[in-house]
Amino acid sequence: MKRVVDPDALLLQGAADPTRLAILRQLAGGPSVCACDFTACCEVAQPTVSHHLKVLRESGWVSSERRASNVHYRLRPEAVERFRAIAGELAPALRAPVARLLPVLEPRA
Amino acid sequence: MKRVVDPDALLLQGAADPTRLAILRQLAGGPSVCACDFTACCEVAQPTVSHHLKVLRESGWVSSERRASNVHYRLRPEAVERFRAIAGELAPALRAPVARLLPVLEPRA
DNA sequence: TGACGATATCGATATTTGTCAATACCATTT
DNA sequence: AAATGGTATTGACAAATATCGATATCGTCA
Repeated sequence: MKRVVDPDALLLQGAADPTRLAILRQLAGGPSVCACDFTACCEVAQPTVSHHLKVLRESGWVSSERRASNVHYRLRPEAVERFRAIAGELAPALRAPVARLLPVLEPRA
Repeated sequence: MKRVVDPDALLLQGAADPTRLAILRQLAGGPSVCACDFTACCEVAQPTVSHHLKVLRESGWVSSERRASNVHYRLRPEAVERFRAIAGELAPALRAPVARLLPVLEPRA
């Protein structure tokens, strides 16, 4: 694959895998999740989970923190916010009704 | 890579490439774009653009239509909407303030 | 300090992916 | 019908990716 330089594409690539998406969803369920709980949710071996967590870390999706002998992961709000921003950029057609409701925002468009 | 079965992961995978993301953004700029205009925006050869358009078609992002001798592509609103829904699922913490501002939208949430 | 549970890294492998040249296909025009 | 311009497909190849077993690292506890 082509070396991803666009940071937005890197972010999307981080979420573009069924295992990683499942991890992200589990992370969205609470403030933080122990790494040991991901092995249960996904049908992959422990090294594979660890690998995906690394990918998520390097693409900016999660941050990790040691707590006792376990490592807890949490979603980075900036990543989620950026993700939503991308979604917003791709939805001009869906934004149109809003523009009709708030014409003052685009006086000469 | 593991065969993607999760349709959401497939959708994200469709957007997780710098060239395809650029194509999607260009599509968001207007109602439809001629395939011949993508070759200019991205630094890739014509067959590569065609390949990416096929990936976007198969992942549900775009629909195509022949108009005269050209093929015009347009964003599928369902895809954009699904994308935003995924973003919403991943942002429970960011949804909270909105819920506070518009309590009438979620009376019993 | 040694054993143990949890997590990360290494090494190897099969599969997927992005890319392009060559070529085929399709609609229009001459 | 032949030529032309735009688009898709084929075939091939290098690079990236997902996966796992084995092993290393790290914190904790006896």
